Amino acid sequence: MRLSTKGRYAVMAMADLAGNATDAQIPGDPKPVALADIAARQDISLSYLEQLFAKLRRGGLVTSVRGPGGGYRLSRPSGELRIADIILAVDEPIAATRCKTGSTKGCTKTGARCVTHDLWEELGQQIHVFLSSVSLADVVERRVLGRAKPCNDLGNELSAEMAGEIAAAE
Amino acid sequence: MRLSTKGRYAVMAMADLAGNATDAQIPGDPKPVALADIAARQDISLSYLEQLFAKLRRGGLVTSVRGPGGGYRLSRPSGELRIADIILAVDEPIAATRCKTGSTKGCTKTGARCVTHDLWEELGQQIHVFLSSVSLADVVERRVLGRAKPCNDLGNELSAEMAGEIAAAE
DNA sequence: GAATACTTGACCATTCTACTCGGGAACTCT
DNA sequence: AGAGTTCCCGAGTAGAATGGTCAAGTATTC
Repeated sequence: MRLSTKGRYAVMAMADLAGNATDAQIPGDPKPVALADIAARQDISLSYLEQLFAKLRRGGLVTSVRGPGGGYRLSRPSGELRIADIILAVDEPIAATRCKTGSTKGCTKTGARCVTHDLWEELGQQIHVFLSSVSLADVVERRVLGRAKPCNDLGNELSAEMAGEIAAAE
Repeated sequence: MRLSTKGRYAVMAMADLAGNATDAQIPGDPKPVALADIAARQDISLSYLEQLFAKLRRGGLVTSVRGPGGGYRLSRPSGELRIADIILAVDEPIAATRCKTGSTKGCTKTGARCVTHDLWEELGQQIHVFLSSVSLADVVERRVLGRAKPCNDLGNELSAEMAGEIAAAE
């Protein structure tokens, strides 16, 4: 999973859309949100937003309405839209520097799987699981803080001293 | 926390160093590993490795020995070196596109904290906690797989159906 | 003192980001 | 009908970051 500012902008815009929709639950919601409004509120260039929303629309996350009074609407209620989906829609999955994505293709020149392969694979999983556990509604309602937990049910060598360091870091 | 290929290369090199050291536990270990060897094994350019190890040395993760037979040595046993430390040493913490890093400085033009601020903060924490729970020894001994767990002890709206989707994804 | 190996700094090609621009197509009003 | 509003799409682009190379050192050992 790629993590760039493009993805961040997309989530910002989607959060804005979710927060400023009159009521996304009703299918015949009469008021889509115009990109120009989002651009003004979030201070993102309109043309750039258009690019992002083109991808979001292709990804089935939003629907569009053209003409005066038109704009964008969430395809589903915000509680059902996961952050991971938004980021995957706009950030095409990068080939993670050797280690061909996904499969167990060789990453060293000898064709073997490199030592760190599992680590990046696992980190990607970790990020994906986290971002899949957060919905757009969670972000809008600011119910995100405090979710990061060590959660090592299998043997971790995190001593008490080290855990303290982590808490103090940054 | 930044996640670039630079960090990946650094972890690869450190794993190589840990795996090819005669015995890093003994203080007076007579055989440091030369960068040229690591470069050959990992297929990374020597000059690039030099840059990485300069930062790793400044970060106190490795010690260097000059002259013939010289090279680099882990500063501590590999079980005590966390992956997070390696990445932090080589990848200077980026300013996360508005949202000034760390503090609660305003990220919108009005100076308020943006809606998505908490999300990125929390994601950063999640990544940091994960990478801090993995030691260099874990990577070398390939004891990494299966650590990514949903771990949502507080209310998550992940339905059974969605959890299935996640498992199937990618 | 010669060989080895780390140290430093300048430099460079390529890629990515975050846009802009220009035109077009659908739609709704008057 | 036509004018204005909005989405749609493709090409282009300045600037920064990535991932390196190259050259000239300095320290250490044999």
